[in-house]
Amino acid sequence: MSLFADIVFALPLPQAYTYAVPGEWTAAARPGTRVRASLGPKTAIGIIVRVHDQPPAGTFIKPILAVLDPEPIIPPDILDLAGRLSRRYYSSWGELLRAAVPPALSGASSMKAALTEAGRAALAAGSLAGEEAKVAALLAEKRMSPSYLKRKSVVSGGAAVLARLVRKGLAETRTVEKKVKPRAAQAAPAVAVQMDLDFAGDEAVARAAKGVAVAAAEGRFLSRLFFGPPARRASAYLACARDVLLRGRQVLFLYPEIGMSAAVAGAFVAGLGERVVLLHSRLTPRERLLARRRAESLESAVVAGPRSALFTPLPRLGLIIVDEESDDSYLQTENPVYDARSGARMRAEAASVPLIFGSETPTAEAFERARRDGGMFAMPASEPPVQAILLDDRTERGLLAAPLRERLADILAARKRAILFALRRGYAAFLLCPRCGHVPRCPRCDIALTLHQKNRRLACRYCSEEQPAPGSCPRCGGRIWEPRGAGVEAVAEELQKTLPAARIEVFDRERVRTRAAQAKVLARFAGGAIDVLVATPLLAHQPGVPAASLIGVLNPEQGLGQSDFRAGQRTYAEIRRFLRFLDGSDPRAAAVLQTAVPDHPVLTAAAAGDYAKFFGVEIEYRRMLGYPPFTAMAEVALWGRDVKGLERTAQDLASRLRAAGISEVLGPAEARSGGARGVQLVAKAADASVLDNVLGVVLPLVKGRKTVTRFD
DNA sequence: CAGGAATTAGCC
DNA sequence: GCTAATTCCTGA
Repeated sequence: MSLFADIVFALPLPQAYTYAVPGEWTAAARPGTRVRASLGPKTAIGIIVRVHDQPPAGTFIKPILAVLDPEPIIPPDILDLAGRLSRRYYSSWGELLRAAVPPALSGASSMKAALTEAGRAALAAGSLAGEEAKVAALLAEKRMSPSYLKRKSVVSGGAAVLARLVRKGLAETRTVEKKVKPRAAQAAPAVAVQMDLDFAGDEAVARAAKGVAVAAAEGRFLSRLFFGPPARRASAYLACARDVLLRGRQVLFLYPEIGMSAAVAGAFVAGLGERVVLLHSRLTPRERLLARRRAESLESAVVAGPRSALFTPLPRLGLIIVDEESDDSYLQTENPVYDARSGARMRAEAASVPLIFGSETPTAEAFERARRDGGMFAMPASEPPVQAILLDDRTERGLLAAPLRERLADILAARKRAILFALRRGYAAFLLCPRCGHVPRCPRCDIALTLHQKNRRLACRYCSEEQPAPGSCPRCGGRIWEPRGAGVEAVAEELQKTLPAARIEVFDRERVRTRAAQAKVLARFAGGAIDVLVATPLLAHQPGVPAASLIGVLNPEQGLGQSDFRAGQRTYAEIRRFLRFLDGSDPRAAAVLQTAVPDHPVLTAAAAGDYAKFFGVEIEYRRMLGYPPFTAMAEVALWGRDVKGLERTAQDLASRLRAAGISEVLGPAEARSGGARGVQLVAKAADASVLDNVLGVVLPLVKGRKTVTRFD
């Protein structure tokens, strides 16, 4: 009987390929082992995902060249998890596995170029032209890959020049296969479980923890939402985790990339000490590998990390916790697209372990689900939520409303700290006519043109459109312009004018680039060397931000304007996150939301910290417009240069989707991501399986580069 | 209409 | 991702 293996590669390929397994490899070829196989004109390293005896019809079958590991490097559950995620998010199984096991799949063969004898002679004789001479000189030093050559050489078309040299017989290329180290055998250190922690939790925490502990002990999937402030969640997590650890099982704890949750992770470290393995993003690849091995081998441990920690192999997994469930960083939006929250659910279900989502500002999807299936555990804060004052700035001149300026002056007089949050970087203001409401827009892209204060010009963020800022409103002739939606630089500049003595610092990615610089600014702010920080949301993701006596949020309604059904969600969560920095110990501390839409329900709810009110509004909006969780939804973006052609393709895709039974297809609309242009469709269906079945059939029929993001 | 640059299809 | 095939583009 002949054997076949389905293999995936860390490339954007839509499916696995089937190879023949030669007799000598039949014992070694197991799912989860790496293999070298020929792929097109070269060889690549892939991972076996299935071994079977059904010869595929029609295609020519190549054999596996070698099995590289004596033992699988990826356990079956992780292999399967990546497979299921790749199917749900239409991303490559192999690319997901590379995200899961970074070093394993990166080594393949590489091409190296070098000069031939003739090439050396020609170079020495000086008979080569400008570009060719430059490239040849580089190659004379050592062999290098074409991409390295391209980076190193100042020549624009480095690859083309190399190709020319090869054709003339002056250079040659050869493929060098990278060596792959087989995985070293690991000894599992036997550590006695010795845990005597005291968690004098309160009633709500104890009740929440108990249900989880029972399910964990019975080996049963269960989904819970711990709805409450960080400190309460942390003690509930600890109570659950302790129980699981005492049974000699492992806990997977996911937290957002950076920031607030560090405090919760810190509580774990403080409470559980060396049983906590932190897989944070600053580890070097080798450190990460070692941390993973340690996590895998510890009999009982908490493994804490961001999104990618979802894939940590844990043979004795007993509980999964996803903290700050509403954080965007759980959704990886570039290839391979996947959502670690869905992934956590898949993994918990497959492993039959409880799953806890935790947040003070949960997504409407999670809240609705928990409400429906009784998984909700509310842990109200012991203190009432921070209340923010809503300031209407429609009649204000300038960027800062007068009452906010006055408060800032008071704060400075009292020698206290203040933080102002603005959503944009740099200057980035747009112009608004206060008389008729006209906003100058890009004639091509229809987005508000950005005002550049320095030269008083208007420019488009997307295209090259640029024009002088008009002196009067082209629509109504009004003479006065109001700059609106200003970036942090503009805010800081204006503030400095009104409060000349204030020590103001801008905190955004442009001004404060490195982590060290960020920490330095925060230390100065904490030490009293800075009075006011004018910051983008970047600040809210930093560890070690000191509390301030005044928190001002400038025009958060800009976030509501995004064409994204989760804009309200994100805005609510973001505002509440900003308000966490308010110094509760200062009786005169105040928070202010300055906005042009002071009656907007998302803003009034956020100002009051009233999640129930926010949820009521949000879920109704989702219901009315047919967004998740009431429908399953997918965004399909097609990318390319020829927008007209893409539009035709999108129309074709839309009609195919409709023909296949998708009732609601929106678009095509323009899509942009950085410099790339494209068109985008939104498909919605009442039933997730209908949507997935149709997409599975229709998407492969559409050619070209595309990204699919799936929501439900 | 050559010849090269740019884009795209296929990889089992 | 890389390569080969293809289309696109430039310049006579």
